[in-house]
Formats: sequence, C-alpha cells, structure tokens
Amino acid sequence: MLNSPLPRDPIAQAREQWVAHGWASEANAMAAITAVMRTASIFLQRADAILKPHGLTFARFEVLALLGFSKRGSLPMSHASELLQVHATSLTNSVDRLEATGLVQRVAHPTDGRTRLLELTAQGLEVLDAARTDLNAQLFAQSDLEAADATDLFEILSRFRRASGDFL
Amino acid sequence: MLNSPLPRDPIAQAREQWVAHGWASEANAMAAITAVMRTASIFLQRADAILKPHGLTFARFEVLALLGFSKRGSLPMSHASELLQVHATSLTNSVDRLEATGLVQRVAHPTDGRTRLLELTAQGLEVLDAARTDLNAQLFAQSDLEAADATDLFEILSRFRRASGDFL
DNA sequence: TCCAAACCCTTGGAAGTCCAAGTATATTGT
DNA sequence: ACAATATACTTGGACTTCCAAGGGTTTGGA
Repeated sequence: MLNSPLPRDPIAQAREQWVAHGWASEANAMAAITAVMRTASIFLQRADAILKPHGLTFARFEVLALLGFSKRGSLPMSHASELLQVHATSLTNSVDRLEATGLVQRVAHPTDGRTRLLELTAQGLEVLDAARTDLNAQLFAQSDLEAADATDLFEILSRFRRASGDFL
Repeated sequence: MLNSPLPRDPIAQAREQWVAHGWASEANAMAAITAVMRTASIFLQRADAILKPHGLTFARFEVLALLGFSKRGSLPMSHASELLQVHATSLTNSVDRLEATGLVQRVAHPTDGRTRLLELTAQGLEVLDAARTDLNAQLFAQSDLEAADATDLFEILSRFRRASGDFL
C-alpha cells in the first residue's frame, strides 16, 4: 500500500503554496479539509484490512453494528440509511452483499408494503462480535491518536457536523 | 443528497453504546474515527458539486493543482502519486480522464524509458485557475469550520499522520 | 556481460460512493 | 373514491479507491 514516509508533509507544502499565491485566508481550511480526507482514507484502509478475514468491509461492519444495537433487532432500510448517513443506494449495495453471505435478512414490514426490515441472522451476530472485538483491539485501541487528541477531534468535528446540518 | 438533520448525532449515540457495552476505553477513538470518515464524505460531496461545472472531481483537481505548483511544469507519475498519497493505479485512472479531456498530457521522460511525465496543457491551466477560484470561494472560505478549529484540526491530524508513517 | 531484481506504469476486478430514473406502495386533498 | 403526491427501495451508470498481476525498462551483482 503506502511507500516509505515522505520527507515532508505534502499537505503542509500545499498550504505554503496557497499562502504564497495570495490565498492565505483560505489556506488553513484547505489544509484542514485535505488532511481530513487523507486521514479518513488511512483509517478506512486499516479498518478494511482488519475486517477482511471476517469477510467484511467497514461499510458492511457499520450495518451489522447498527443492527446489533437496535432494540427490536430489526430496522427499516430507510431508517438505517439515515443513521449511517449514506445514500439508500449505498445501503442497498451493502445489504445485498450481507444477505448473500447470510449475515442479514430482508423481511417484509408487517403493515407497510414499501418497507423492508433488516434483521441480523445468528451467523451475523457471531461475525459482528468477532469483528468488533478485532476492530476494538487493533484499530480503536491503537489508533495513533493520543487520548486528548481523540476527544478534541471528536468535538471539533461535532461542531462542524452540526453547523453543516448533519444533526440538530 | 442529505435528508433533514437528524434529531440526535448518530455517532454520539454509537459512542454511548460502546460505553454501555463495556468498551469505554475504545469509545473515544471509535467516535473520532467515525466522525473523520463522515466529515470527509461531507467535504468530498461539497467539493465535487462545486467542481462539477468545471468538468472535474476533487481527485482530478488535486492532480491539476499539484502540476500547477511544480516548478518545471511537469512531474513523473510516480512522484505525483507519492505526493498525492494515492496508489499509482488511482492516478492512472485520474490522468486517463484528464488526458481525455485535454487538461493534461503524458510525455516521455528524456532519459528513463519507464517514466511518463505529466504536463498541464494551456486549457488545463485555465480550468485549474477557474476551479481553484471557485473552491476557495465556495468551499474553503465557507467551510463551516471556525478559524481556531481549522488550525487545531490540522495540527491534530498532522500529529496523527506523522505517527501513522505518512511523513517524517 | 548478462540475468535477476527493482522500478514504473497499466490492465482487470472488487468494492464503495453518489446521482438519476424507475417501480411499487401509501398518503393526501379534492 | 381517485388522481396527484410522497415514500421506500432498486437498477444502471459514473467515479474513486484498492489489490493482484502483467509488461517494459533500468540497474546491479556475479
């Protein structure tokens, strides 16, 4: 995947270029946003590598984890896609694969013919538990984020996400 | 794209579930990492929407911007993919599209037959300037990140990226 | 010298994301 | 009651990312 570490942070370099070209007032936001994207891609790669032996990706893990927390054990697709904050089409894609491997079932809604309910299967629950254990041990417990940075990061991003209309 | 704001932050909810199930020590990293991914996806959608009228995506914009800053005006693919921190195959994909629309050219390296140099065309330079102006005005200058948060965010992510081996 | 190892780039395939459009079911307003 | 509107989900297409594998070119050690 990644080569050896670069001698100089390329995002910091881009930031300097921004300043040098007269866009100083946008430089910090540019650097922060670019760094967020890069960081997300690093974490996604790590998560997917950890989940691969479980036959999962991070996207599919999130679906399982959400179902595992739902009181009833079942959730309409629409509700799940809202909570996961992905498009309905992305969820359709993930669920197709989860259903094909027997981790999740689509069941008819008792009263609304449009709605399909997602349910974890017994096997889905097993895979979820094993995958979550691994993610906790190998990703979240060794995230390369210092404790204070993790909380600060979450707070900054919460302010941003609220300002951007993610939630109230 | 996005529905109406949710009444409650779903990542904060997941964090509570993590604590409630006995994974309290991993909860903050889980929440921070999930928030980074969500934030990246929000910014990527915004950037792509702004760049669409220019016939660009953020991935392709980054290639143009990098070439625009290079002293020579040309850069080997390998060097570009290192600086952009994406796989060589991803760059091949972007450059194929940039070349197809005439914004970039692949030229032979004078002495190394393996290497292909990327060059901005005149049209590529024009598109870059226009796209960058729009991104600065519509994304970076109105990022929903407060000034202090943008700098803190960049610093936290720089520490993380260094610790993760992104750069020295 | 010359063959093996390293390097640069591309192809093909799997997966994710989104959007636009389509189908089917519910709800609403007249 | 019934047509118009809204909701729920799926399909198809464009794009990105990665990985695994291949083809060419260069370099370096025996």
